[in-house]
This record gives sequence, C-alpha cells and structure tokens, in this order.
Amino acid sequence: MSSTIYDIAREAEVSIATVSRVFNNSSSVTRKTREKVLAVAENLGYHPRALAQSLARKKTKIITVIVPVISNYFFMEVLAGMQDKIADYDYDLQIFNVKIADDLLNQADHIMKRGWGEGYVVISVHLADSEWELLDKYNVPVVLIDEYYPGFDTISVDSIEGAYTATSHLIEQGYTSIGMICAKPDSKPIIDRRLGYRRAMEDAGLLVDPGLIVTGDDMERDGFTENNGYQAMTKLIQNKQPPQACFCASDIQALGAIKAMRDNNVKIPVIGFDDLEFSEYVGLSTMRQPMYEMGALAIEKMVKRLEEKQSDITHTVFSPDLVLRTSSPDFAGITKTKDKPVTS
Amino acid sequence: MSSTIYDIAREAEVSIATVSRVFNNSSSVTRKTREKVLAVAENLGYHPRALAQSLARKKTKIITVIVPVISNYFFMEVLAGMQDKIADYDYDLQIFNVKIADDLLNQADHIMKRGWGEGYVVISVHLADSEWELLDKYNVPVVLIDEYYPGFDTISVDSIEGAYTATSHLIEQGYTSIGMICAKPDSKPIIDRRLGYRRAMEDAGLLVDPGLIVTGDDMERDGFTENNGYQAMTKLIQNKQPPQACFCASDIQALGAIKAMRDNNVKIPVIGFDDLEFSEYVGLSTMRQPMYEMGALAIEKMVKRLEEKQSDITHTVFSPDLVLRTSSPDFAGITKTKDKPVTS
DNA sequence: CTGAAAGCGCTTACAG
DNA sequence: CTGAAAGCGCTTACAG
Repeated sequence: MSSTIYDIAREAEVSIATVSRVFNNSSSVTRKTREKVLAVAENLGYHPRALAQSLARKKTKIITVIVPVISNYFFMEVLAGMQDKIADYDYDLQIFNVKIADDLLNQADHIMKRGWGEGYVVISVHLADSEWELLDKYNVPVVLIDEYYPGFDTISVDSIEGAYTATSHLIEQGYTSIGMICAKPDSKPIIDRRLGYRRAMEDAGLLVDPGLIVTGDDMERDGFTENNGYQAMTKLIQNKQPPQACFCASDIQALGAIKAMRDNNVKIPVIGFDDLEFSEYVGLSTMRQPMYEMGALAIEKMVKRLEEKQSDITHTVFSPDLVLRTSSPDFAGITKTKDKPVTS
Repeated sequence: MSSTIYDIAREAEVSIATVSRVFNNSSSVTRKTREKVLAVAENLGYHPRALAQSLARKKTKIITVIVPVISNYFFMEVLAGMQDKIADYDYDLQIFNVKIADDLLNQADHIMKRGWGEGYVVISVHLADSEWELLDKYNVPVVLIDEYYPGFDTISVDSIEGAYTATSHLIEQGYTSIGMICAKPDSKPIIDRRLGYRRAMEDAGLLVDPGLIVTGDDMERDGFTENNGYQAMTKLIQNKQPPQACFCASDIQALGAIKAMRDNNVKIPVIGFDDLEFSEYVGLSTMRQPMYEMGALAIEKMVKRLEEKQSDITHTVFSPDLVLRTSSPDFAGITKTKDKPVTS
C-alpha cells in the first residue's frame, strides 16, 4: 500500500542506502541527489517506518510510561512534567495503562516483555521487592515514581516528613488531641505517614492515642477512597473522646471525612495529603507533592541512564509542601515551601 | 544481550521456524519438541520481540490513542472504557499525548507517520476538515471522539440537544431571563451549544438577549478555563439587567462563574456541561457526557474496521444526561437519563 | 559522495 | 510434524 524505501530508490535512481541517508540527515549526500530523493518521497508520500528503523538500529527511541488508569490528577501532572522535559531529547513518550485491580506484576511484565520501550517509567505502582526483582531481570532501565526499590532509580516524596509537617502544624495551632485517618495499614505510604504523625506528637510531648488512629472498613483501592475516609471520620466522631483535629493520609479520604463531619454536624480542622485537583475547589489543606517536577526528573534520569552507559542508581526524595486552605484553622492562602529535594 | 530465536533453536536443536511455531501456538508441533523449546526458552529468558514480530507480520497489534495532555477527567473516563473493552480483543492500547498549545496537526502527523499503531483513536482534538483530510491520506483507520469529520468514524455528544435540555430545564423552573457563558465563539461545541440555548429560548417564546450571551476575555485553551468563566459571570452580573439563571458551556467555566458569584455576593442557578471530577464535589449541575461508553465504543469501531475489510463509516451521537445538583434550583440528586445513542 | 551486502529478529508459504 | 529460504523495511560498516 504505502511506499517503501525501495520504491523511492527506484524512482530516484539511487540506492536504498542513499535514500536512507537522506532521511537520516546523514553525513554526505549531494544537494542534488538529496533534493531528488526528497521530491520523489514527497510525491509518493513516503516516510520511514519507525518499526523497521527500530529493528535495524536496535533502538526504538521510545520511553514507555506505565501508569494505573485511576491515578487521576496526580498522574496528569506527573505526565505533564515528563512531556515538557522529553521535548529536550530525541525520544517519544509512550504510555501503557495498567488496571489497578488486576495483577499488576503480570501487566507490567507483559508490557516490558514486548520490548517497545528502551526504558520504563513506572508511576504509582506498588509491588513487593521480590516482584520488582523479577522485572529487574529484563535488564532494562526502569525509573520508579512514588515507590522505592533499591535496584531502580526512584523518585518519591518523604511521607514521614510530610505527615510530621502536617501534624506539627495542627499542634502549633494549639490542638493537643489529634486523630489520624489511615488507609491500608501495611502499605509503605501509610507506614511512613503514621510514623511521621507519631513523631510529631511525641516531639511535642503529646500522647499518641491508638484509638484516634483509624481507617474505614471499605478497603477497596487499599482504602484510598472517599468512602473509607467517611467511615473513618465517623468512627472518630463516635469516639468517647473525639479528636480536636485530624490528619488524613490522603486527600480523597479527607474529602470523605469532611462529608462525614458535615453529616454529623461537627467540624474540626483537617489536613490531607496529595493535593488533587478537587482539593483546591473544596478548600482542603494538604501536603502537596511536586508532581510536575517529579515527572520531569524521571525523564532526566531515564535519558541519562539510556545515554550514559553506567550512571549510579539514584533515589530522590522530595519534601511535600504544606498548602493551607479553609479546611484547617488559620487559613491564609499561603504555601509554605520546604527545602530542596534530596538525592542520595 | 537477551537471547534471540536463533539461540533457542540452537540449544533446542530445532529450526527457528519451529521455535517460532511454538511461540505462536501454531498448528502442529510435537508435544515433545514444544516442551523442549519451552524449557530452553525459559532457561534463557527468551521471549519474542514484538518489534520483529510486527515487522514480519506487518501488523503491530496496537491501537494508538492520541489525547491532549490537559484533558483531565473526561479523558480518564474515556480511557477506562477503552481499556475495559480492549481486553476482549488481541490488541494493546498505546497512548501518545499531544500538547494542546502547540500545533496539533503536526503532532498527530508525527505520531501517525511513525506508524506504531494499526489504527488511531483521537480524543478531543479539534482540527479543521482540511487538516483531518491530510491525516486521512495515511489511509489508516481513525476514530474520532468528541469531534466530527465525515471521513472517519466519529463518536460525540449532541451539544445542541445538551444545551437545549439544560436551558429548557432552567426555563421549566420559571426563569425567563437566562444567560449563557460561551468559550471560543467559532468552535464547534460552542456553536452547537449556543444554538441549543437559542432554540430552547425561542421554543419557550422567550427573548434571546445578545447581551446575556458572553464569554471572558482570557482565551487561553479556547476559553475553557475557570478564569474565563469568572470574567464572563462578572460581566453578566454587571449587566444593567442581570439574568436570573445561567447555562455555562463547560463545567470549568461554571466553576469560575460560581466563584465570581460568591465574590459578588449574588447567587443564581447555574448548569454546566461535561461533568468533570470536581463537579460532583462542588455540587455543580451539568450535562454529563457518557465518557466510559464513548471509549468502549471507540474500541469496538476500531477493531471492527481493522478486522473487517470494508465496514461503512459510522457517526455515533450520544445524548448528554442532565445531572442535577445543588448549583441549580430544584436539586433532587437525580440523573435524568435520556434516550439511547443514535448511530447514523 | 554512493552502492552492494549483511544484518536486525522474527513469520510463513513451500516442500518434504 | 519440521526445515530451508525468502521476506518484512530499514541501517550501516565496508569499499570504492
């Protein structure tokens, strides 16, 4: 149907090598032959098949992004950062979605096995070390965002620090009884955020009441749902001694928590974690993750690894920013920016 | 580095043809040889390169989705529908993002030219007929979502009907002076929505006051921004005769309109168009587009076109649903579902 | 500056 | 049931 390099070569009365050179801006081709080839190509609507080029070059010039379909605004922001950054390089960005519900490892494996990308950026996919190890065997560059595994470059946000900052802020406001709404208890982000919460309480000499650390019963999506937050806040409210303020492990849960408060006619300050799109609209105070920057950095790391033979594996941890809105007491509309990211 | 079909053939003492057959579940291979090949492959960590397979088969088994990066929730929902549907077929979904700001035609062209996909689903990209025509020359299946071009399969929502429904609803509530907030005046969706608005007014015997059809001054993203909506509503409010209710061409603008009302201490019923993620959270009434269904249908159409040689081009138009929330008067939390989509 | 030829890693009639 | 061989559409030393 569409023409190949042979058609052009024949028409332009040159060899296919020359046609190839023209399309690769290669070294030396006479202006005259170049123009002739280009004219014929234009005429026949020819353009090199990336597929064939990739096979011959043994390079696809593609960076593949693997991302769970549900990951909403966080993902869009990260992707925007990746997209803007990749414009600086000679790579295309290709995205594959995985379904969070199904077996993530298998899906990632399926994608990587096909080998379209020269490298893979995996966003918000959480696997066990032993599972990452399996993917590591493909011996292909991988950059993880929002996850940690020693064998790959990773980019994440310091959950411990974020939780510490949020909780400390509430403490500074004068609250002494502070609750925390968690999601899946043994997931990495939750473990860390719980730890940061605890530390902030302890550093302030406050009692950590296990009864005020709750999660909802609905564990779909590891508990990172509005419903879970609603249930959790309901528990807190029904507590014999409800907290005076609350730190939520995620914005989506904070949203549910706010609804629960509204339905129960109570109102205590709440701070979430993420800064999703709707957070601004509902006035939710939160710990913001620098999503755009994370995406851009992922590309930088990936390209570096692709182009330079042996660069060391790096783990970058960003500090989340406290964004104050109306859901927490001293609303002033300001963003407290924390220090620079730390790369180790 | 990683092994090829030749390595396996050598180790297993068979021809590469046989190895190929094993991995294609092809017809007849002795159980014994099959097992031997599989064992060797497993041992060497072999798996066929999709790239090479695609070249040899002249089929990539990939459907490429082209989508503007900013298209938020609408896109996520559409994609979810596509993803769920494609599971029924032997194709992979690959996504390329385009930047809405830059030259869309060039970007789409760049992507299609490379030829990764066997077909392209293009979401929310708006080009002139003459531009679509250029892409048509690639002679490759294209399905358009949220756009119309005679030469491709298309899936869209009836903007005229949606605007008519929204406006009529406001009229039924008893309002006689109804404003409309538009975006880029000469874009297809705006032209249609303005038309639907007008018709509803006229059918109800109401006066269409051109002074109540406004848009903001900020025309970034064709005016589909919060800021534009804010400016537009401000204009309406400052009108000598402000409207009693307002239909907004998009949810994002409706959001800005609501903020403008809040800042000016006025409150009139508002209905948007889209049903974005935040719409529910802010209680915005709106015309909902059946995003998930549109995505699923796009895949169906694409596969059909890919597998069956000559199927006729079809244009499917969905009717948007009126979703009533607190931003419009008679909030009842119900969804009025309209009739089935029409395929022509 | 340009061509002939080998090679990228597979698939698939065609024989046997 | 299996192998030899041609072919998919390019790139890239190697000569000249």
